Amino acid sequence: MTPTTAQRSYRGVSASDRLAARRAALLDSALDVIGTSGVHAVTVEAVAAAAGLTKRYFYESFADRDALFEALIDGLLDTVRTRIRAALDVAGPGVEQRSRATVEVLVTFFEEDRRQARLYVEAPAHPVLHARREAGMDGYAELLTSEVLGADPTDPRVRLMGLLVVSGTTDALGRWLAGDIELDRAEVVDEIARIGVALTRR
Amino acid sequence: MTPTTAQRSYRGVSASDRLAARRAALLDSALDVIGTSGVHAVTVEAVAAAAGLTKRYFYESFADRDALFEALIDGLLDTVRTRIRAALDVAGPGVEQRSRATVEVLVTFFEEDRRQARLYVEAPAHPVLHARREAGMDGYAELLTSEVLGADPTDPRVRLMGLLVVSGTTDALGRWLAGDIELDRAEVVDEIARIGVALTRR
DNA sequence: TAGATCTGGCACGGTGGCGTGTCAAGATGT
DNA sequence: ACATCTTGACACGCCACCGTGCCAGATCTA
Repeated sequence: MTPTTAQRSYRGVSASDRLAARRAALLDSALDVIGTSGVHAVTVEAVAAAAGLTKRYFYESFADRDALFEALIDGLLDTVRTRIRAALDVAGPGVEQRSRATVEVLVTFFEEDRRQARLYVEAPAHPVLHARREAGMDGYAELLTSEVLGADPTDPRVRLMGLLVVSGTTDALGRWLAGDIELDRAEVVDEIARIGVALTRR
Repeated sequence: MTPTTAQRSYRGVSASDRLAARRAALLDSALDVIGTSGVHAVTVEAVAAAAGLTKRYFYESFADRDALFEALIDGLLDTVRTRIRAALDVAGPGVEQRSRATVEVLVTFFEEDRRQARLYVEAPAHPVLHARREAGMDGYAELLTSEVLGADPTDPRVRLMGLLVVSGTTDALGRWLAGDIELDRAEVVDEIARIGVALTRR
């Protein structure tokens, strides 16, 4: 185990730092490719080339294409989850405030990084991405129903509603980002947050 | 144009009937492949083999793989739209009744033919399917908001809501069909219809 | 029965991506 | 300066699928 060969620093950077930098560059370039040409264009060579590297280094950081996809989607889901949690920590107790805070996070995140938005939208295209996305949505649905709407997330009916809203929201947001809906940012946040609130009244 | 060579009947079937039968068999087999192995497994040879034909006949009916996908998704979208329209024609005037009637159609259709459900769920995997699915959702959103909820489908806010509900509903239904939600059929219809109703109250 | 059509099967050549392997040239440090 | 590590580049075999082309045999019509 551990390098059987010696490790040197190169251009003043240690071996592990270089590796980490390459891995980061690959991840970032993969997002660039997705943003520019879509998930289907994510090939080993395309990503490596975009990162200014060669295939050799791709396989240094990832076992295969699926491993890259896993890292990408996990990163996205984790970031969003973390940000939502943080926003809810400082948000007031009212359903409306909490609903709005949650939607704000989503809109901001996807608006800031369209590449990730496209990754999310096109996730169903790839089995690995699809599976992780579904698992992620389960998590968001639970978060939404329990922490925002104040419902019981173990109730199957609540779960169904949560999944419907989460999936619908992200899809609708995707359409908005694509310019298919003529609303400004504030109106979108407002409208989606309102939907969340409306559903808590049975 | 038109066949420069003569056409014969074969095994008692006219040339055009044979061609139509082969085309139908290809479409049906394509759905079988989707139901069994998913959209990604839809290759020219796989579909032709499943239909008991060879590639030769695939290209007789479809210019390429994309043409097959177009025919499949258009068939699905048209069928559902037609059925929803028919159900709304006989449904009462109340929002609740109309909402329920619409959801009934969706649940019945996808329950009856899981192959089509899978086609719909996995549609984002392929550019052609993805584009048609989006266009179809626009249509359903308009249908839903105007004919069921009695709202103005040209209002961008209404459009956003419509898209959110349509997309959320079909996604959630997909999860239910996959066995991920522990509700029986009646409960699912009930819950989704209720969501539609809840959203009409601003 | 002869001649034409129809059918299934198969063999190509082309494309595109995967994952591995090899190599020479540059950088390092001793 | 010299062995060793590091890097980029590229070549290779492999596989899957595409779309086309060709053929021998079955089936029809006259």
